Amino acid sequence: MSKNESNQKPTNFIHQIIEDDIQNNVHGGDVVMRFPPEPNGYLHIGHAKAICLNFGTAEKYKGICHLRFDDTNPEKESQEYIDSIISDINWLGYQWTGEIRYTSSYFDQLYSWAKHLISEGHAYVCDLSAETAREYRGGFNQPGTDSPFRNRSVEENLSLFERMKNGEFKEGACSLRAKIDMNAANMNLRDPMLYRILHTSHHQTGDKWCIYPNYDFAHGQSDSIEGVTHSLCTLEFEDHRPLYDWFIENLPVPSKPKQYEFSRLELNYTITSKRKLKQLVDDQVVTGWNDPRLPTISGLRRRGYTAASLRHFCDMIGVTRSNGIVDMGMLEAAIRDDLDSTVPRAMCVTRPLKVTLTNMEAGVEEWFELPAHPKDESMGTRRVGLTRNLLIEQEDFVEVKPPAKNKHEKWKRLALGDAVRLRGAYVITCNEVIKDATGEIIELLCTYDPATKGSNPEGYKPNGVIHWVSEELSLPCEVRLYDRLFTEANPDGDKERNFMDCLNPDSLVVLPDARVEVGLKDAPAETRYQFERTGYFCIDKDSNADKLVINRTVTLRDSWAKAKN
RNA sequence: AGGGGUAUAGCCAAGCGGUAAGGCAACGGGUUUUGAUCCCGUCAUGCGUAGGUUCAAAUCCUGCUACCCCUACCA
Repeated sequence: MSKNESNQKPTNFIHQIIEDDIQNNVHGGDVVMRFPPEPNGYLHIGHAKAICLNFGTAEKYKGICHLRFDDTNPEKESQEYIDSIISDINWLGYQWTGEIRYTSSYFDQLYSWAKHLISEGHAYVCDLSAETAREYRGGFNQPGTDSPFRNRSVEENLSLFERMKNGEFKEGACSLRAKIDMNAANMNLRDPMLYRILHTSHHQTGDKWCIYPNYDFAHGQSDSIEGVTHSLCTLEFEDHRPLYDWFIENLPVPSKPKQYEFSRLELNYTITSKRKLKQLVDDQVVTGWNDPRLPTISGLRRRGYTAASLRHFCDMIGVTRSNGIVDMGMLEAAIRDDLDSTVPRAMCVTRPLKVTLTNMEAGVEEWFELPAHPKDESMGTRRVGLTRNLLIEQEDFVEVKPPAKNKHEKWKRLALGDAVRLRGAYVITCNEVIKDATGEIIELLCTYDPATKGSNPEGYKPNGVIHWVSEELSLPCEVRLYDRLFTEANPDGDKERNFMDCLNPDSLVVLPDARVEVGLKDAPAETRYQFERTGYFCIDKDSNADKLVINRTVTLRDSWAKAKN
């Protein structure tokens, strides 16, 4: 689809609004977006949705998009998070316009606007404690009560606010509040807090400030300073929109941005709550923010997901205002779709079973030149070596074939007395099974048919095709099999049970004795492959000169596994 | 004295008064030296529910119901 065609029709309700605005010359026809993360954790798949929406919308309508760190709470934020967020956005393939913005760099302007509000009689310094203020606020069914400090004079408020800024009060001693309506049905309008005292140094502004604006007082005005036209956020901020607008109307701001809300992304069998993700990291349930089991951008990246697949996934799920839980299968479909056409094939035996080719001389090597991709010749070829001693997958052999009632249940692998094709090489027949004292199969004695290189055998038919490696001409590797982190589809949603109680004990299975074809030698971290018949894999950064470490991104679709169930 | 939202297939989602797109999943079939990919086909007389308006309603109106969000000096 050409860029022009993709612009033919709006893809979601936000785009409809923007197209109407452009049509009607609202905001002078400009489209200025922004992605405003708080640097208090790593970005996850839900943020990817917001990133694609904001940056993608700017691209689509030839507008611009800022990156702004919404850093008004120094107690929970850090430079580490800032760095990770920058890296994740770049990796996803987006570039913000101009410098990185920080809400904290608007603190002077915000402070002066707070004084403006006070001067207009729209804000006051309140000495109520947080707890008392909560009581005064009332409830959903009770009106609030005016603070006893609500009618302080402008002069007194100005003086008190300056003293707050100068550090004359302890944390919690007082706060600046907007004077709106303690009877408002919308709780956000019951004289919301604007500034609190926090004797905490800030990762960007150091010790310059001991009062910090909160989200509501900072966000819309920051949007306005940057000339943001369409300020997108998630549904839970919908009730804040009247407040957002109230500040824009009551302050001499340079532009009038509009807030629009869309629904958060929820994915089943995982969590997308920064607080809970942080708990998994802090409690060492996972190895870090980039653990491949986490739905963080860095975790998905380490798992083997591509940026393109994440962007495609975001296109697939759309943008609406209805709450839903997207099936993890959609994410998997997105990565399979990408990797199938872009990634070279290789063979890896994850749980090896020894096979001896009795009619092949020891010490002889035969090399096969196999295509890197079955449909894309431009990807070239790879060399795979065959010797007398082979390794095949344990689950690719049975002594006696299981009965098959239909073609889906047919055994298409090796069996005693049967033949099977070694992928890209010869057809072999299993003549004898060797077991140890416990009865476990430890070796297969087979013969290969020299006439079957590149052509079908005469007089008999192999069951199917299996993958293999030579024992000598292969590399040792550790394969890490990942599965869903939780056993429940909605670990977050059950109020009775804690999400920590439904962790999947098999979310990581380590296979230490896998072998992979020699072509993977020295492959750098993040190199991706399809291991034929097995799945998509990715070299992990834990690899070293002696041993590759390989993460399974996702299995291949497996109709055999389905037929068995 | 409550306020704000959302309901279209198992999941996501188009639709904007003219007779239910698409994707994921599932299920059949074809191709295949990957049980993959690819290709073909099936999958809502129905749009939370009950009424109403209309020649015509998922779309407009009214009443119900279910679910989500809101009473942080977090964002």
